[in-house]
Amino acid sequence: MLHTVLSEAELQLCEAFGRLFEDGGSTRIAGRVVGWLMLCDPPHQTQAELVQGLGVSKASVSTELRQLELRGMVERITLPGDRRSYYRVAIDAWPELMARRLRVIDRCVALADEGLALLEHASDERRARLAGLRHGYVRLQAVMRAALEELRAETRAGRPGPASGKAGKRTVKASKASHEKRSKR
Amino acid sequence: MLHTVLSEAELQLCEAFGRLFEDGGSTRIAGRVVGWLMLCDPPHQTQAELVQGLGVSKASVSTELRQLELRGMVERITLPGDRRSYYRVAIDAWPELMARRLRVIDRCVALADEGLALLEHASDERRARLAGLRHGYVRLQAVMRAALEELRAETRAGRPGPASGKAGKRTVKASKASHEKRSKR
DNA sequence: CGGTTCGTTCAGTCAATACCGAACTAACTG
DNA sequence: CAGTTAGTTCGGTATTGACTGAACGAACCG
Repeated sequence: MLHTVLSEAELQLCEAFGRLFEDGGSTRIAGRVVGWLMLCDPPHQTQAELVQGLGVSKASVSTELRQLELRGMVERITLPGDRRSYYRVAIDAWPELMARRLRVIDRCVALADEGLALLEHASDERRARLAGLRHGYVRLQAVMRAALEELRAETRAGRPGPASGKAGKRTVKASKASHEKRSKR
Repeated sequence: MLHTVLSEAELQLCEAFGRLFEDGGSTRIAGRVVGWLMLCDPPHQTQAELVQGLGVSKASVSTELRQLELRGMVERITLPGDRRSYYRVAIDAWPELMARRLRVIDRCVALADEGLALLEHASDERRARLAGLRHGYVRLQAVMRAALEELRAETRAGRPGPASGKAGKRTVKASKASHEKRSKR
């Protein structure tokens, strides 16, 4: 056995991830990669394994992985004595993910504010429309900030790690399995 | 004065709405329409006014308005003795909007559940990844449900309306201004 | 009944971009 | 050094879908 193989059903789940990501404004392949990294065993995979397993091009995997790492959803790890990089779903992705969502909401609030500034001397009725919009977004902003704090606290608690905040790289157990030669092709 | 005209700055705000909607997976024109309806005076506008004001095609305005009405962001009203329909930003859009966001989150939770079902007999480590994903989404789901309830309560409170829940159509004050003949083209 | 206005629908155009193959760089191995 | 492997980048292709013009339908007006 040379590399992770997912069952038909698991691959279908990857596709579901793909569609979800697509709908969310990302790319299908990014979603498939995340899906794969959610299910695979071991949890860390090489680019080549993703290429093989998902049947997509090297180029796409490379690009999307970088994108995902940028967004904090995937992290790159290395193993001693291995030239390749391995990728796995980020352990502490949630706070970052939530923060990103929040930033969009912030933008909405800012937009409403800008509008209210423009209508400074306009009728109450006109201002009321924007004020209502703003109100809803502020509400959303508030609850999401709360959720973000909860998640941050949880992550800190669940991950005693070194004193330094970012909970440095954790040890990767040997897992020689994914460490083999592939002479074929 | 034949119809609403927005200032340069206000039009720029419409564009900002357009970009926001675009980024959010909707269309630029939908955003521009919402922006216009947020700022215009009177708050209700005909399709023709939107076409004129935004400089986009009749076809697009028709399509996007229907889309926006579908999503509950815009409502169509009619005036006595006027053949045209008027559109305005929906008064009670927020609960619906929030509910829609929630549905996306639900889908994510469902996806994680599906994965967990597939990995029923897999190692704890493999299940943990999906469980973590699920956990975050459930958290988000919870706070958003709370926010939704708050908003629902507010809307009910702020809008005494008829006993029937949905707070029926409210009176539209005469506003003859937007009611004139336009002989010109 | 023509003629005008309001609105929808559809087919076509155009721009954006997801994806890929191939060329390339860089690091390692013998 | 030549040869293999890992990964990035770039140019091209093909798909998608936003937007439009024009044709159409439907309701009103004389």
